[in-house]
Amino acid sequence: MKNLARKRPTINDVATASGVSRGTVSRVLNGHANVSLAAELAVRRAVAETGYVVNRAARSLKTSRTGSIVMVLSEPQERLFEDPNFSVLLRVATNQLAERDMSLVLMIAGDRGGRDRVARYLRGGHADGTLLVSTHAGDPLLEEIERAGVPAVACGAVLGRESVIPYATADDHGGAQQITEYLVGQGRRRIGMITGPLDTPGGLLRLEGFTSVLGRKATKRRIVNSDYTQAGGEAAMRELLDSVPDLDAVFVASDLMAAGALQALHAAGRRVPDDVAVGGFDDSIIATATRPMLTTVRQPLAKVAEETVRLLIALLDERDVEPVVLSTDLIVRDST
Amino acid sequence: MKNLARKRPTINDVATASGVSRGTVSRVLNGHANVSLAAELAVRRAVAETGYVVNRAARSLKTSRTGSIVMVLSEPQERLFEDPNFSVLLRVATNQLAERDMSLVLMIAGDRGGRDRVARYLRGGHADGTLLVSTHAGDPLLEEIERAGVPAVACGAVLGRESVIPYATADDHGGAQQITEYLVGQGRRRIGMITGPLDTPGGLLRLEGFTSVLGRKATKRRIVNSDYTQAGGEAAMRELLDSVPDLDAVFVASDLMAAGALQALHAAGRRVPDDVAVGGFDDSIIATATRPMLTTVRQPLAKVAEETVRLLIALLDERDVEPVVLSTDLIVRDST
DNA sequence: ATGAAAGCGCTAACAT
DNA sequence: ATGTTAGCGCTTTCAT
Repeated sequence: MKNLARKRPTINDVATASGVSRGTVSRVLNGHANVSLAAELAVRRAVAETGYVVNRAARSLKTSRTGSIVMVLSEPQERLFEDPNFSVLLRVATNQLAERDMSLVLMIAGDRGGRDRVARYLRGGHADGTLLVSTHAGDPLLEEIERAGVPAVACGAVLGRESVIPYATADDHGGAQQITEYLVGQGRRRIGMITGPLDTPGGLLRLEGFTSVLGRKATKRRIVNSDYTQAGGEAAMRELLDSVPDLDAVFVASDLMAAGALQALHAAGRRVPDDVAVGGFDDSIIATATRPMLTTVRQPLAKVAEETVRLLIALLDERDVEPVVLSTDLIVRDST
Repeated sequence: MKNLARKRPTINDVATASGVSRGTVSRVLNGHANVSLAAELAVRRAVAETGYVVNRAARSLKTSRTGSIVMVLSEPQERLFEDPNFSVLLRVATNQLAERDMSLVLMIAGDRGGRDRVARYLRGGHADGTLLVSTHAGDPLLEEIERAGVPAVACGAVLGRESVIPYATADDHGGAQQITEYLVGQGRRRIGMITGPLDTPGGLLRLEGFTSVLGRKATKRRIVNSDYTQAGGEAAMRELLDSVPDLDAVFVASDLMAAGALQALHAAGRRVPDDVAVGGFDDSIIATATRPMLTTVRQPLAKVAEETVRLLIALLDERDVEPVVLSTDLIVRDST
């Protein structure tokens, strides 16, 4: 009874065990037509008995399909990972792909080295598709991906490439309008905004949504750009209070930054929402950890991730795809 | 000039271009000895010129090594993904592996189906190693992994398997002692605790650290088990206030639960830290989003992840490994 | 130090 | 409907 760790069964073992040829086993495994019921049954039984699992390397060598897709993060690392939303993408994408028996490889292309690795990986044909997360318009990675000829979709639009790279996204513009209108409706008159980086869709589109509601009342002085971090939000809030002391509301483009803004307001002795109303964006886990809890815009992130994967799979199947924009919900809590 | 998307160069192309045989190219690529300088140079140049990238599937077919490792999440999905700490693991592990030109595949084994998929994946030989995250002692997955014969390490100890599965972890016990001693040193006398699930190391060991400091003063009434969620922390805090109304401090086993506890205390009209001091654990992104900001125990998570990967690589190289326990830091903020 | 050649496990084209 | 076979790109043994 030695040699317990016996060799992995191959398709040949299954063929022998089921009394048919390798070819037929393969046909059964891949769901091809033209297989008799008897053969199919025999094969299925043999697979179960032998504990056969397909060798993907061999399959891939033959078909040049890998069964895995890469999620590429092109964010300067920390920022994205600080973002609690990111986990949702990861979870949903993993599960969606798993259902199709595909696997998710994670790669970080934050710097030159990372980008090169991704490029080499793709050019090596190690993945069937690419799922871009928070990729910027000018990112050199985009060219590499194009050159590699691997289908790509983006979770959130890639600014400037909307017509080239299919994407699914929450309606940033609409969501920003929603909460801005709400603030106006509450009687707020001097409303400021803290934006994300303007080379990201969330940075740009939320700002545009904001200004589309306020028109000329959205003045430059009332708008401060920041960077999606809590510290950035805090600094931006201080700046805003400085330049617009009579501010009575602020729309902050992410919950994390809004948490920073709350700290700054508290430090400045402003009461929220009495003196200043604060609106966030994301409805992330942060939103209920602050005091007061944040009124915010909920992104249907799980759905966004789901749709992104759906797009990618459609692309792999060579079906036509259209961008998907999903609407957001206003979640009213205590900060407004 | 048609056919732009020309075929990927293979090792044969490199051989032709450099005027040596396939075998020699392979030897150069894999850093074997017995290669003349001239040959090496010629091959390197040909690789650069042709843009050759190794076909992993072919290599894997031959060597039965895959160059990828799986990170298996065996948490009932949401809980872990809610945890901002998790992102750190992912980032560090991805980068560490990338340096060795290995890639990280993410799999979720939260339910039966997920476990089966992981098992099949491993039995199929699709990964060289396994990186376990938040795996419980009784998890049937453990057997599957053992059966698959794939090396495994854990990020955080697997309770009950400490001697079988190598791990790297923060010093949960010591960290809990640190903050408990601190609370005592601040003159707090009636200290309660909200724990994580007791089948997790963080749940159990932090509780043990707590009781090791308080001795018999750590009574059952003052200890409430919870589940690492914010809502859970809030409920636990209410319970605690109910049964121990004169509580003057509470150690909460995670920042996220502590955020919930703060809400409950606020709702109950207790001032923090004046009436009740609150200590957290993790120093996650939540810790500075709350008001007051949390005094907490910082886990060197990046380091933990790094060490976990190091252990796994050592294991793959068939070197001996020892568990790694990394010490924590007390971060004093405003909640105590 | 290098070349030649076998073969890893699979799929798909071809033959029947 | 099924069997036979070539070959995907690589590593490695065996010769030399």
